[in-house]
Amino acid sequence: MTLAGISARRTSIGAQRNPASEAAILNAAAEILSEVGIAGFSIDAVARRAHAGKPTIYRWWPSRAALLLDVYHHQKRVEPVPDTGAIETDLLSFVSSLFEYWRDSHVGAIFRFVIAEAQSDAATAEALKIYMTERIGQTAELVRHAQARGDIAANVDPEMTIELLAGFAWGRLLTGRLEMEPGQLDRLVRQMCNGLRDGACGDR
Amino acid sequence: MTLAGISARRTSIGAQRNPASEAAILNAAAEILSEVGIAGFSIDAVARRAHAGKPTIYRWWPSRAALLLDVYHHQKRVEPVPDTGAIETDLLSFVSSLFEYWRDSHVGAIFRFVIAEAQSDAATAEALKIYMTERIGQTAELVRHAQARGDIAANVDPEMTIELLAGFAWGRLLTGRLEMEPGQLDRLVRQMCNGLRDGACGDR
Amino acid sequence: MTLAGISARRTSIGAQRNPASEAAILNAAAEILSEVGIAGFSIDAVARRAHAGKPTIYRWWPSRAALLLDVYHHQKRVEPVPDTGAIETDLLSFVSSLFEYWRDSHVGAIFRFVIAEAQSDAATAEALKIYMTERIGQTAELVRHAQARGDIAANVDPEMTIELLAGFAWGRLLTGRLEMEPGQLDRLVRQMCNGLRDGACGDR
Amino acid sequence: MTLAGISARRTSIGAQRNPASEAAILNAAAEILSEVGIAGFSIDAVARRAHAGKPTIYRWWPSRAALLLDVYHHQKRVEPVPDTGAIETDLLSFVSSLFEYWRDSHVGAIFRFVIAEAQSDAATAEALKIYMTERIGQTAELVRHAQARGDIAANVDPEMTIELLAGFAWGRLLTGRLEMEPGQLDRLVRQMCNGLRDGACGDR
DNA sequence: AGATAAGCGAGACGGTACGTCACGTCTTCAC
DNA sequence: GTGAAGACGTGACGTACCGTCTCGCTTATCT
Repeated sequence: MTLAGISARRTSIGAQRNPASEAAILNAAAEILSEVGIAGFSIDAVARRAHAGKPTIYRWWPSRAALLLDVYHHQKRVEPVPDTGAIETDLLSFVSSLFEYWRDSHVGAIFRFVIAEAQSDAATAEALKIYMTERIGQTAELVRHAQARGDIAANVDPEMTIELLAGFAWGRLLTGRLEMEPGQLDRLVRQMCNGLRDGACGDR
Repeated sequence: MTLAGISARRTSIGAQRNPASEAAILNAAAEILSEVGIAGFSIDAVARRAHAGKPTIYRWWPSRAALLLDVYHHQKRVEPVPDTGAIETDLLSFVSSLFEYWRDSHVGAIFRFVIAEAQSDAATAEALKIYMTERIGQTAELVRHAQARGDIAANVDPEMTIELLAGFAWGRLLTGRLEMEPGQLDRLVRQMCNGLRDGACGDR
Repeated sequence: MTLAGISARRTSIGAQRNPASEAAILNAAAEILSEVGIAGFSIDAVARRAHAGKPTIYRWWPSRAALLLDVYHHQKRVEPVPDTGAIETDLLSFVSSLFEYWRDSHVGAIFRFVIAEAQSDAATAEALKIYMTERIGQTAELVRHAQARGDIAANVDPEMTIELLAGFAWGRLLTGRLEMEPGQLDRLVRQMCNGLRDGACGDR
Repeated sequence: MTLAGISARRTSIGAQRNPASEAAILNAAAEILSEVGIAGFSIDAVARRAHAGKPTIYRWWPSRAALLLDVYHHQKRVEPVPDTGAIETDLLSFVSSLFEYWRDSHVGAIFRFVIAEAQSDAATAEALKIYMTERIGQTAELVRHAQARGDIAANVDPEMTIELLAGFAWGRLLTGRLEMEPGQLDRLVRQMCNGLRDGACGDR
């Protein structure tokens, strides 16, 4: 079902941004991304589908990448930092809900396109860098809690720990390998916690 | 210095691929990538710079992505799997030489573009997936050696271990954060080996 | 003198056809035809010379042939049907002014190209057919006037009479033989009027 | 049925022109013209269909136009100059057999393309001019015979008379109007013979 | 209340790149 | 040396989008 192509003609509501137009544009953009992918995501296509003028789009989003990022931000849900009381389950909860989220919503696909766009568009690159840093900083809280509990060593770098796990997830997203055998993520997380030498990492 | 725009006119050398043209095209493509980036990387631009015809390019490379991948393959150096006798130094050698390589050559930039292209082009996606799987499989040998030595636990998953590290590197590459403080990679690798709980990971 | 390459940048004047662009394109097309001929007449060349975008040309002229016909229509002058009171002088006036017009303007050359194009392009063929039928119908008025005056027989077919003369002119145009000795056209017309048997056709 | 694409590989028969290749090329060219028309008539297409190398074609025919003319010459039949004893029936025989010939064989279509090609190719133009002059000169013999018989006036220009009729035929060929009502050609010829003033031209 | 200002849709504009086709030339290799 | 084969550089084809523009309009806000 499409909400973008509302037949009623939208027009100016005075010297201010028309929320109906904004919504129509974001809807159209999201629909195109989920139906056709990034290849069909052009300003022309969005304007056509949203029954919007191209200048209206360029007025509010300076570039294709800006619109893409905005679509991403409207779609994404803020994932709460897990706090189960144990570092293993916290990390597992984080990474498995990330996989599940990317797999089951369109957000994973959009995020791929944002990453791709960031490789050639400086503004997107900057936005992505900031977003990623923030997100890692938030999630690293999980590690700091564990350190505060005395659960893990104090000299562990919380950000690096999260980034290791997040990087793994990015790699899987970008190569289309989000499907994993059950228990695989679990083993990976326990391996991270216990280290490679600890024989206890694989059995329970 | 440009090698692509050799003034001598290249022509057919019979019913066979002209290596001079192939070289000129790959050179031109690599130059454009390093000078302008992926945004300026068009078949038209490559043909212009290489003094080659567009049909010549399309004859041998079916798409922009195929040419991009070929440029990447011609540029990259085959990194030997390190074998220092200790898992920490092997892993560190692997990841730090990867960072250094990406940082100091144009290959990192090209690889970014390949990853970006793979997000919208199915053929590139498939090629990237295969490449990554192979590369991880090769490097995982390092982990298997350590297991054979009895250095690390037998139930450690070699591929996952490498993928964890490689994913971290991808994340850094894709967000333009290849510069790292000295010792940071070292600490990360020791943390992986010893686990989060082991207080020995941060000091030496 | 070239009018096509006006340096001032033309741009959109709203959601409507820009007459300046149209004029520049038609000028450029006519110039190319008269300077280089049909061989150099490409949409690319016209766009280049007119400083216009190719899509602008294709927006208004669906094909090379359509543009060609439009150039022809803009160049040609509407020849009034002669009415001197005598059939001989009327016919002579018609055919000699046709020869003169084709010889002294670029229109003859353009018309040759239109005819050539019509042999392989259906749209041009249809347009040419319609144009020729109309033009013959108009000029045939000359014959009908003579019939009304009782100057010539009532059972003469006006259209066929004009078509006979026009076909002769086409043949000369298409074989580059528009130059004729003085009096030759005159003799031809009198021969048509008086018939082959009448000895009076050749002397005066 | 195609004769052009003979599967047996033709090869050199020494330092001389291979007649099998020549025939295959002419066949292929004629087939393409009759099946697709001039638009699909390219050296590439002919070479493909004839299983011939492009250089083989260029070796023997310097241009597309030359090949076209050669095809035409191989296809056309030499029409004998009619001699029925009366100028009306001679002229009618000439023009009606011309119409019939163009209508019922592929030669009319090929001739259209030759005329079209002659508008942009100088060599074809020259060849066409010579051919037309010769052909008209031959056919004018018909008029000279009538003059020798005392059938028509001595000051009638034989070539112009034929050219008038031939030009009419060209016009019909080039505008795709070879179909005529019965009796129409007959009336036209009688009108030419008797002149416009003679009321006897239309009835018999 | 009327003027002003800005947003709206629409779509044309000059461009650039796309991927394909044909051009006419060239070289190789089999015969 | 002729033949098929096919690659070569060139350049036109017709299409899609780019980002900018002007248009005619609608409506809120400010005199």
